Amino acid sequence: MKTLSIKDIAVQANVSITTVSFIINGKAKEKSISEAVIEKVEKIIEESGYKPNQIARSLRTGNSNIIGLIIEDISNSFFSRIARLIEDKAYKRGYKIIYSSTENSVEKAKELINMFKSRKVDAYIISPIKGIEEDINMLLTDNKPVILFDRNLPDVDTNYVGADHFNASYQSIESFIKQGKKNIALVTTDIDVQQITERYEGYKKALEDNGIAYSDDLVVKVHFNQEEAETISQIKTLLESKKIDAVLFATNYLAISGLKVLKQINKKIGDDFAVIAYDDHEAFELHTPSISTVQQPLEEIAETVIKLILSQLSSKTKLENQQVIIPAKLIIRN
Amino acid sequence: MKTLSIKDIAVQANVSITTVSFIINGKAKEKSISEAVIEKVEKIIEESGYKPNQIARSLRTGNSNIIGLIIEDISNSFFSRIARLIEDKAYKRGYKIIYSSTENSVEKAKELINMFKSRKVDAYIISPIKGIEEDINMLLTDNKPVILFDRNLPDVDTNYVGADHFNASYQSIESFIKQGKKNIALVTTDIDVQQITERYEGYKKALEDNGIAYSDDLVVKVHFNQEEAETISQIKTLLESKKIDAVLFATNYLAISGLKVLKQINKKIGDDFAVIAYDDHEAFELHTPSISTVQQPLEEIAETVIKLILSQLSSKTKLENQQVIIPAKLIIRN
DNA sequence: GAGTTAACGTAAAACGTTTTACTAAATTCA
DNA sequence: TGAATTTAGTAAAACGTTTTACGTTAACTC
Repeated sequence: MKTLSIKDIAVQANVSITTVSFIINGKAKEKSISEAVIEKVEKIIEESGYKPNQIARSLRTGNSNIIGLIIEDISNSFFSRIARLIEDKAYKRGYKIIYSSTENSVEKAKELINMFKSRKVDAYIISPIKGIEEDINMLLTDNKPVILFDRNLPDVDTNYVGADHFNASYQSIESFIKQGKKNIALVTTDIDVQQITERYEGYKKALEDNGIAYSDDLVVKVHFNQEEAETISQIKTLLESKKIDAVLFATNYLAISGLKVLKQINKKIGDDFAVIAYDDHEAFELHTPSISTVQQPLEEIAETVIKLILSQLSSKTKLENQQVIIPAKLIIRN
Repeated sequence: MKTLSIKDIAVQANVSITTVSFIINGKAKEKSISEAVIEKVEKIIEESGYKPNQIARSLRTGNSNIIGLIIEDISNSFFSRIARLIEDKAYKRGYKIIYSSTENSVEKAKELINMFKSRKVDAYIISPIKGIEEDINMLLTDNKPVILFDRNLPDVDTNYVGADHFNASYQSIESFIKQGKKNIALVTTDIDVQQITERYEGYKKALEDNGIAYSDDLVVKVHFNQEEAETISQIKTLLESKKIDAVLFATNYLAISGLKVLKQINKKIGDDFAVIAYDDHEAFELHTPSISTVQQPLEEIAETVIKLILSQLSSKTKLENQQVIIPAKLIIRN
């Protein structure tokens, strides 16, 4: 069964292809097509189930109603939840999302950008990594809207939406200090992205402002792509060897590894040992005792990202770039 | 900066568009293009960074090197993990994935199929819901490869890959019985999809085979799209009112709600109360005590799905449909 | 040295739309 | 009434590829 084309509709309705096209695209009035013809054509379209070929459409118009979403890893719950929200909101506005994961590989990220480019996606939502600045700048000179989220790139002049990582981290540490903690550790990763460094800076600043000396010994930076076993052993070394009374985990998967360590070495969270995890996770509320956490405002981030995209897509002129920093929320559980 | 087209390359190389196209598509030898020309053209392509317009390509060839993935909800960790695996494997074979979530809505599922159709995706991977049988059958008459996974549709004659839900459920219940449990509850959902009914059937059969009477009182079917609060209250009613010594949760999110209930009512998992959750989740290993679980073979499912797709895409003739059932693994933790 | 074949390549149609520029008839205007 | 305008619609180019069918030469065969 050959799929229908606009031509088939035109022939059946005994009008020109142009007329059908105008009707499909809601330009019938403006192009003064008579009510009678409009109805006839619409009826035929309805009955035949004709759907325009989007590929042909894209080729002609140069756009696709598709937004490309590039994230680190869809199986990470932070990203999958935000992807779902973005997808949802975009969908309601008539846009579809194509997503792909970079796995923190510069090459894969570049390839993805190229793929999206040759598919003529209308706009890009990217949680970026260092090393793709040039590629992003090319998109910008192409006049494609680009929204970075979660992480910013200093050398790229575009829109950014993210949580206030510095303050969230700062407040977490302050809350430890208010509880009387003195030996506060940080477990973070060595990927060189802004949101991670901000969390680190917040940690340092909070210590400093409260007159506690910073010590390299209390900070573990696990290597990004390593096996979990390795991460666990690093964290174990930290927790076993030092007289630590509080730990901030800079990502949720680090916290999960950390909790596994605590279980192994049978160290209990309680009055003399506190934990906060960055990025919430279902496991944290359920844990006994419940784990305090920094919740990123997923809903607001998704909403802001989509709003920025849409305003750019609908505006003829280049809009001013925006940097939207949304406060994160420290949830103290116990 | 206008993006380059094949024509620009042809002009620069002083050859015809056809020649450039042959070279790009590796048909140069076959079409007897001289080595000198090949080299010249390739050099120009390399230096200019020219990338073929995939849209034009798709329009002409009718395919896209894109596989459509339709799942229930990307933010559910079962789906996001499998999506990641499928994406990965497809990517290595030169295919891209477009995914979208149906949220268990028949309309949205139909819309997605239509969208994918008008984007000319080469093949479909679908975790289906009842009500889209016809739409899928249309794809099949269009000769598009369709692989169902996780859930099967009895009225659709195509490929299916999934875990052995019946046996997994059966074994779970048997393991309870071996531990001496007598009052075994099942918490499941009311969506009418095969894998859920199979889990239910496995539960019933295991009881029967072991001479335990089935009782409707011990089965809770929560309504699919309801608020979690409602689910929690239903489960609470079950666990508080009955003398239950074991529970099988038919999905991981039900188990998570269940664990919240246990925490609330302060019921402990231990010698006289056992729990098994279907589909693993990070929270389960971490939980105190750890939660036993039925692990679906994600890796094998993803691999099988991709293999089936690729063999269909590369075969000229219609292949025999395959139903691949992969055993799930019961992980007893404590 | 005429006929074949191989080597090297190209022109042009086709994919299914959108959109620009146009026409013919009907209506309005002064 | 004749010119101007409006109404109702269309022909054809363009988007960037792939692919079919077709040229030229030059070399080979006998």
